[in-house]
Amino acid sequence: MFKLLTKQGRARRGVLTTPHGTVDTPVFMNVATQAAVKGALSANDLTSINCQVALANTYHLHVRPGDELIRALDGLHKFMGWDAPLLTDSGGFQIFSLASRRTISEDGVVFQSHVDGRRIFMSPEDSVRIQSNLGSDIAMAFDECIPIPSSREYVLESCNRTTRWLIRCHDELARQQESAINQGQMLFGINQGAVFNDIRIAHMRRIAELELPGYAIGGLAVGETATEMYDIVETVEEHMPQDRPRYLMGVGTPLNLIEAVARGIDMFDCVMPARNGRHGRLFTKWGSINILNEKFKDDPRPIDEECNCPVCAKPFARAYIRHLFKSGEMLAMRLAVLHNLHFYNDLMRKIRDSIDNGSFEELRANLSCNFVQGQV
RNA sequence: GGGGGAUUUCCCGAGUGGCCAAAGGGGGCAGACUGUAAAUCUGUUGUCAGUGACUUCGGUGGUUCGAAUCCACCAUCCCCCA
Repeated sequence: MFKLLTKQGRARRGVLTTPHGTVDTPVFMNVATQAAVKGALSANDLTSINCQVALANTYHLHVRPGDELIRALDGLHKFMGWDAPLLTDSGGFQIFSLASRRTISEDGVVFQSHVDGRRIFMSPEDSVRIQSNLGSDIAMAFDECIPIPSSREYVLESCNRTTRWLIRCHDELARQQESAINQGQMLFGINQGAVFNDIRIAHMRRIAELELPGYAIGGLAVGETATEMYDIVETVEEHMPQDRPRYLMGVGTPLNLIEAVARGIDMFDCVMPARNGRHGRLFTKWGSINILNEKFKDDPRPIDEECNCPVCAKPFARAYIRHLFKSGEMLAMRLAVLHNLHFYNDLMRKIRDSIDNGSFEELRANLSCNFVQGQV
């Protein structure tokens, strides 16, 4: 259930209620694909950096260790020690990211497992059944994340199939519900249409008819420019139900988040803070830095002097963190990811506060300026 | 004391007359990363002018049109025999 609290322009402030607690939106969801955040972060760490929602992946957990096993161990929440809201992505993104090892048909998708090469068939029903076994609070529809650019013909055909798949997901969830370990599990639909506005709109209108508890915009940040992405968000947003949360999948940079909130988006997820962190790029209020750069070798300052994350509050010096990276210490990645995820969660907190007190546009202007010009 | 083997650009290590400023790896420097097959990938790494020149392969001197590559001596290290 979603409750819209206030709006400033198109930016929305809301509360989403799930079986494992409420979520203040706009929110950034922290990606834990294989039931762990890469960079050696546990559920305890997520709590320490004020993460509200964790996100795990259907395809990956189905391949290993298997959703039946996780269900037998009382579900994913218990398995990974996360007692708060949990969203599972459907495997639809793997149709995109593992494009070279899958075949799509009306029935579903055959993946050649990236682990051992075995054949794995996943239908919309399979994806929902797996997500039901995992027991997440929000299950995502099994869609096809379409690459950009793609031909209009292909996008049309794919979107129509994604719509049929959505109905199959919806029906399957109803079948699973009575025996489910999470009876309150919600299904979110996903809008596709690549860069074709009319297809995006028609698709959004069609899936809105199902009156699902939430809707996502998918298939973005896959090759188009930021301007194109914002245009598509604006176009689709007009046709999304006002009283349901809107989730922009896989996005994005700090600037992307602010700009998407300004266009009415409530939920985000992105691997960027974790992956970039592991690779030494750290986010600060003034822009990002590459901690591997030689200029930081004797820098005694914390990553971000205004940050109060566990890493900056200690404080660990930039010189120390650079040393850890250079030495190949696992702690380097752990500290970097901890900081970056805190940065993202904290950015969203600031955004929420600003909408609450009517200063969102001010914050947007200030932060945008910093992120564009910033170099620490 | 005698015999054998080694010495290459920051490191390791290819290269045994021209196609060698010299493979490959490491390290260094920089860049990328957007519902995670990513602790990954890319570029660069003698100097200076930049379609060229110069210095470099333990040292010195030779042979040759031409040497990291062949010869002599010297230095250092390793192994074997005394």
